[in-house]
Amino acid sequence: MLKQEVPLDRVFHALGDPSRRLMVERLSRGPASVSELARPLAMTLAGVVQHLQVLEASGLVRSEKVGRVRTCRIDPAALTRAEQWITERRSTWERRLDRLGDFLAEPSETTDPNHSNSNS
Amino acid sequence: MLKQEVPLDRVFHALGDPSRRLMVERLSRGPASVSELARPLAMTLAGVVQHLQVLEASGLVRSEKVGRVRTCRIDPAALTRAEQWITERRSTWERRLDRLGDFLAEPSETTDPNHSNSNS
DNA sequence: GCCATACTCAAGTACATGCTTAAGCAAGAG
DNA sequence: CTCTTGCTTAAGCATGTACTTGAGTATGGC
Repeated sequence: MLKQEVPLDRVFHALGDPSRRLMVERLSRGPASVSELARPLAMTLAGVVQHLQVLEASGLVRSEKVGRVRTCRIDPAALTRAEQWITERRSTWERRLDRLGDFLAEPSETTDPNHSNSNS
Repeated sequence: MLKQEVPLDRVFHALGDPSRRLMVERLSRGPASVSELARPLAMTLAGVVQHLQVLEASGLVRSEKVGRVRTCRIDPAALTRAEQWITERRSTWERRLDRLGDFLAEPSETTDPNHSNSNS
């Protein structure tokens, strides 16, 4: 198994730039060459290549060169890891709200350790 | 009107820093004061406050001050927007793979030597 | 009132980021 | 062969980021 495990830092950082997100959007519709990725971006090719390097370092994109053309494609694993991190935070938050809801629904009984329960 | 619509840029950028992700993780377990958020971070309070400002600007976190304590809590809407963006890219990519699978499963005429495929 | 707590703000600094230009090189069309 | 295409690399530069220190303010316990 090819375990890479690029830190989440790089993945989120890579997604934090609109040009790079556009590149990812394009690649999610299928592989593309570097100049194809560059076309919609108001930027020199050299600039695009630098964004591509960030995307590759994050694990979001892989590429290989055939002849003089470098073909890039998305690697969904990194995308999934980022998605999972978010999902986990959200579900932690939601579970907490559920427990809070239970608590509020109950006839008053406190979980505060500093508070002496006067009842019974 | 309460339309905020913070650009995704800020959300992903905010999540691209490990200290800020730690803060979000802590807040997903429930509200916290600034110094509570600061405790696990090897950094001055002032530094933490700056991270907090980034998180607030991204819409991921809201906070209000009562007395001398500022209490911070997560706002899951921004988290959801980021999650959605990722999910959309993944599903576009997956649909494409499905179509590609269908294409490859078909009895093909592309092996026919007379086959003419004009692609400009 | 006095003091510790809990921030808040401004300024400074080192390093990272997002571009650019300019030069170079290999692949492929004519 | 020449010329164009498709990158690739290095250098430079303006701006942004992630901190710091040092000062200040308001709150609340004693």
